[in-house]
Amino acid sequence: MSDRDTSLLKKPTVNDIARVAGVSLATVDRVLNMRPGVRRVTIDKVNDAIVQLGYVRDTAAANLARKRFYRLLFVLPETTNEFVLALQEAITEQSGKQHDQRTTLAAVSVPPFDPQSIVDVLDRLDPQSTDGVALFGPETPSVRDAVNRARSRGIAVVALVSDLPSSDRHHFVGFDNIAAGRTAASLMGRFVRGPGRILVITGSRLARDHLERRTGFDAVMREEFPDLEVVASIEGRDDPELILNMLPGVFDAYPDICGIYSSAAGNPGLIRFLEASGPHEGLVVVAHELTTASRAALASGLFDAIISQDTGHLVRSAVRLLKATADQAPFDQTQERIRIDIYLRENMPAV
Amino acid sequence: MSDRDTSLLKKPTVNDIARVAGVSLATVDRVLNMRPGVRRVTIDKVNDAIVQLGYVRDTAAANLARKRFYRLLFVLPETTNEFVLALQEAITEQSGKQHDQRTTLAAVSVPPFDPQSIVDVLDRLDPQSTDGVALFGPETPSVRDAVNRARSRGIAVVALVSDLPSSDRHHFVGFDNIAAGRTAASLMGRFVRGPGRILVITGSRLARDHLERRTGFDAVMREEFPDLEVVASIEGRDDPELILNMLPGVFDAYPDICGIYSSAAGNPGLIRFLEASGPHEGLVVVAHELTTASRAALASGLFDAIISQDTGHLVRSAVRLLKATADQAPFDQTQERIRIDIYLRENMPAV
DNA sequence: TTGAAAGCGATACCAG
DNA sequence: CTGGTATCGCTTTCAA
Repeated sequence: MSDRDTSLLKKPTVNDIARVAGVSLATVDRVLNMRPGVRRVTIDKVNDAIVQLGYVRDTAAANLARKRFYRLLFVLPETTNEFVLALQEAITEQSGKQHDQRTTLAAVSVPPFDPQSIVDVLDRLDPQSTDGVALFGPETPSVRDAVNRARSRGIAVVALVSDLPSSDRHHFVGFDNIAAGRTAASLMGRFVRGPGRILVITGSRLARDHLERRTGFDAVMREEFPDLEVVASIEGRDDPELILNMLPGVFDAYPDICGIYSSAAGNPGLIRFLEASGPHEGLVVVAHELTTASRAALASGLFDAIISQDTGHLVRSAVRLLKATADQAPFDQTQERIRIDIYLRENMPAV
Repeated sequence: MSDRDTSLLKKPTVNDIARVAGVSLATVDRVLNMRPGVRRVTIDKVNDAIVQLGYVRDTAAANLARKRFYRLLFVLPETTNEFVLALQEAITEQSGKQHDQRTTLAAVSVPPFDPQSIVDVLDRLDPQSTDGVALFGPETPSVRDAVNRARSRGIAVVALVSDLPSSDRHHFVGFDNIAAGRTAASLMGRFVRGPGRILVITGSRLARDHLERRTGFDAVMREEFPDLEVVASIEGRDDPELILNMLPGVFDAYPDICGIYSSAAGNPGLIRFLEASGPHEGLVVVAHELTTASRAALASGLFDAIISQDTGHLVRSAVRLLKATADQAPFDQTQERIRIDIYLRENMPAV
């Protein structure tokens, strides 16, 4: 039996710093929070004491004294697709649970694929009333600029689901969509029996996440499963009706389709088509996001696998990241990494 | 653009309760913490005020005043297998990060498959110095009793990785091992081409988690892939050397093995065997737990899939659960559900 | 430029 | 049984 050391139990406080540095509490606080009006020498004295004692601030006590409330905003596309709805639900759910952690969550919806309205929202944001924003939207130069403006006003911003790599010092809450596409291809290639064509249903050409999934998918299909031909994809715009209407034509043109990769939203359209067009022996379907509809399809065997990102995790992670950024505090890298979840019927979580 | 309401920003405090109920702070505290020495009528007055105001206690402030420190202990089997090592690392890592959350983590190792030493550890635990215990160990009547004794002394206990369903009011931090076995079988059945036999490597007959995986695996193989015969499993006791020594005999006896399900630890032994015995065209290997060794095997193509539970998540979840239990506070069900992670080469997380 | 003192929300000790 | 009050670690006026 081996005990592991748990290091020093008593943590140094601001009082200890004040004593060691020979200054008052107020001065320690000024240095700690980088407030002006302290002489260089005094600053140094305090900082020395801080490192010497190995001080780390008690955020809880600080927030108590400060009566701090984190006011966070989620900006989502105004669509009714399953994934965004699930995200909204997760936000609502967390909203309740976060309230006693001095955190309030709000959400606004903006017209999809409309950079200007995102810019408008961001530019209207007041640092007095908003501490951080999680943004799920397209990557355009104007959005990037608005993000940077918001940041320079002191508002923390993270990209949600779809990355905004062009903005500086950014955090991204979501998974690697190229890898997600590669994962889908790997499952597709291994599940499919015999020859045939693979159909890809994408969302929009404007959505970076959709493009990346497609890129990853195509790469693996080409490299590892050259016998399977990927036919030109259809652009479903996340719209079930549109998808439902397009599919019959595609199946007429390519009767030998043996696999479908539904890489965006709009799965209910695909499901209705599959149900209506009778049993498809040997057809492998890989889709994205675990929702009520896709879960049922997986359970019934209509879908074979689902690539998913946990919406609860996305929201909690965005919240933690925004709070940490607002406080300029560090965060747990590994905890914030969003996994590329693979669900088969067998490991699908209950509810 | 639609704003969502974020409910009342100002939370009621103990002072509000005292004012509304017409009593002192001290009395409010007595009622809140169910301390004795308060008249029935007074209790009711206070409770009325509490519900009327919709009061929820500020845990941070309470912990500050109380100078509370959560002292948590992890009890792990004293083995050197990869998974337990990864768990230990995760504990050490969290230990550092939890320190500023008024939480210290310690770990003890006990001889594996030895219920008595677990009982000894549990019985020696002093509620004065330990608030909660996360226990990874075999399920036996004596362990269950010791767990219940610890609980009645006021120590919170959760089962880790392997469930202890026979104890009362228990929490389990880990995934459904039957479902994990089913998931492995589903992947195996779909990945394998052509006929042949499937070999299962188990750990110990005493470990509930191992048994459950085996049960789930066999069920799905029988139901859905009756063409594939599962040959009698070998019991590797999580020991790489033992596994390495047993495998040649098994392959001699069954030259047509086309799939291996490594359901416990000891993967390095399997890996060495596979590397030494030359390329195995078409052999599908599904193993458990993402570790340095298994990750490399997945990357090189030696393994085809890995079923895993996130050790970081396990530890964080155990910590949150133990703290909540110690405080008799509620917790976020969905956040504490441990997923059955499936990793292919394509979605394996970096590092 | 610096310090003293009053709180933040909750707990706990000591009187009465 | 009940109330007053110091305290926890930190922030924030208000003076000096």
